[in-house]
Amino acid sequence: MCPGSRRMGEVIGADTMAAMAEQKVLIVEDEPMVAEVVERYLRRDGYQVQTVASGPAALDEFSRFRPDLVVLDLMLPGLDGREVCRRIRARSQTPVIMLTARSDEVDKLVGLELGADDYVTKPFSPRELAARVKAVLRRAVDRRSELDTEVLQFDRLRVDGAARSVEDERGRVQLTAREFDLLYYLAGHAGHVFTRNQLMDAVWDYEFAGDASTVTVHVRRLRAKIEADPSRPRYLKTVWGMGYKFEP
Amino acid sequence: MCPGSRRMGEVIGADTMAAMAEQKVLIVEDEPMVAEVVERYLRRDGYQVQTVASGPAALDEFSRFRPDLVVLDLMLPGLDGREVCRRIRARSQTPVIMLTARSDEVDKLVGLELGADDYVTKPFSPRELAARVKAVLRRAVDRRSELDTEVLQFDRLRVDGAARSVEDERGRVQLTAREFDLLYYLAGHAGHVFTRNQLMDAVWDYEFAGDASTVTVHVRRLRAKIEADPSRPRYLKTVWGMGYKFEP
DNA sequence: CGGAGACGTTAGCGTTTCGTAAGATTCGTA
DNA sequence: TACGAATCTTACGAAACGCTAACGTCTCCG
Repeated sequence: MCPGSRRMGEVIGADTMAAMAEQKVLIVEDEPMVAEVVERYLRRDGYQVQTVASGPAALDEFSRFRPDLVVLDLMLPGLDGREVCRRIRARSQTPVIMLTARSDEVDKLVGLELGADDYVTKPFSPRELAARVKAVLRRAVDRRSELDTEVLQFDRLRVDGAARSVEDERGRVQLTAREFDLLYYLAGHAGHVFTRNQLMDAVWDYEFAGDASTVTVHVRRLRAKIEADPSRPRYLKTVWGMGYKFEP
Repeated sequence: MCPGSRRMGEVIGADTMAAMAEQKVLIVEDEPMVAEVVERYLRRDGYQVQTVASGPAALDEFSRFRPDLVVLDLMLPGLDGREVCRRIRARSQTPVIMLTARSDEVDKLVGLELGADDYVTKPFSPRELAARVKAVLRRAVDRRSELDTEVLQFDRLRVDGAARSVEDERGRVQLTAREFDLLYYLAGHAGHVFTRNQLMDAVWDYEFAGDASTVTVHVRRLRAKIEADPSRPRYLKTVWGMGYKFEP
């Protein structure tokens, strides 16, 4: 199927991040139905979620909760969403996704002008919103990558999450985006055995519906690049009947 | 992970899928045209498909057919899709994909509230639905297997569920996937006696219909690997006339 | 517009693993 | 001890599994 658009420099899936440190999302939405569904959906994706129903409450909760991302309804009682966005932006870089009623293009533009990272028009599917949240957070993670990523080192193999670079006893190894993501995930959970499907969930896009053999091939390509003898891997071990693991 | 569960003489849809265990999908759709197209597509992808046209029939068939996933039309005669979803969820974790007519967002939201794993709006492309089915099933299967993974230790024997590795006083022991599953199960219920049939139910695929001597052979292979003196086992004890137990 | 690189897919091939059956051995009991 | 039943042991063919080397599509960039 369609492999899903992957931007260069993206780190790893939300599920992945959730395993490392739970990311926090603040929802600002006055319609209880919508708020509740979105909340549940994001929870299921592994985020820690907080919901408020008004502008002032949003600002309070923002200070207290320190979310990694804000989902913000444009139409709010008390304080307009625009204003909330502006104020959030005044004090932090935290990404904001705007919810706008009906595809009113003017609102869209204004929202962006305010510094929103993305916006979703009502009616929207929670699924789409979740995808946006994931994507925006990825980009945000990239931006302050030096804070959130780590450098993994095993023997002579060095995997630098911030620089997205890998080094070998023979020097720098050039990996593609997906190769890096895969290696970073495996190395970040060294010793743990994953099935191909689990790896697809962790490294590939949410909607990806491809075959598990895709993983096989990527592991092979990785081995070709980082293993001295790819047919007798030192790091990327096959676990027969299960999948793969990274041997520390 | 699935031994002899392939039924002879059965026509396998796509040769690609021939290697996979056949998964079951229940379609609940009252429009015959739609139902037929979806059915054909999913069959081609190697799924075993059952179709029903009403809510009550869906619940009956759900109990009988035990699908791995349900594709559920929101608009149904007799019993609303919402209610069907709710009842399915009340008794199992089986993933549900909702089909909603036209992007009626309220329905979407309500569908999610009910615990649907995904939904597709009509008109949809059968290919897309098939992709969603695949993706949802993948995640569902993973969730099941990723659950309880702990490290078990008895004397000098160490069984690590995450790494799927076993260590001995003599060092690392190399087990096959099935050997590990068997050991992990027995050790995880140390002291408890299981018949061969119980072990087959627990460790093998539920459709597996082989004879119990398979277990005997696997226990033997395990003993050969983890016991100092396989003929006088320290851990894997035979309980005459009953089966086996793991001695803590 | 054309070439390169990244990615997913596919098919063929070699290897590992598994289930089975059949004969040997051990156990419980008379 | 002797006998039947349960368990153990062994070997082998088939199936499952992973590896590999293509190929096709898409995107990016000159």
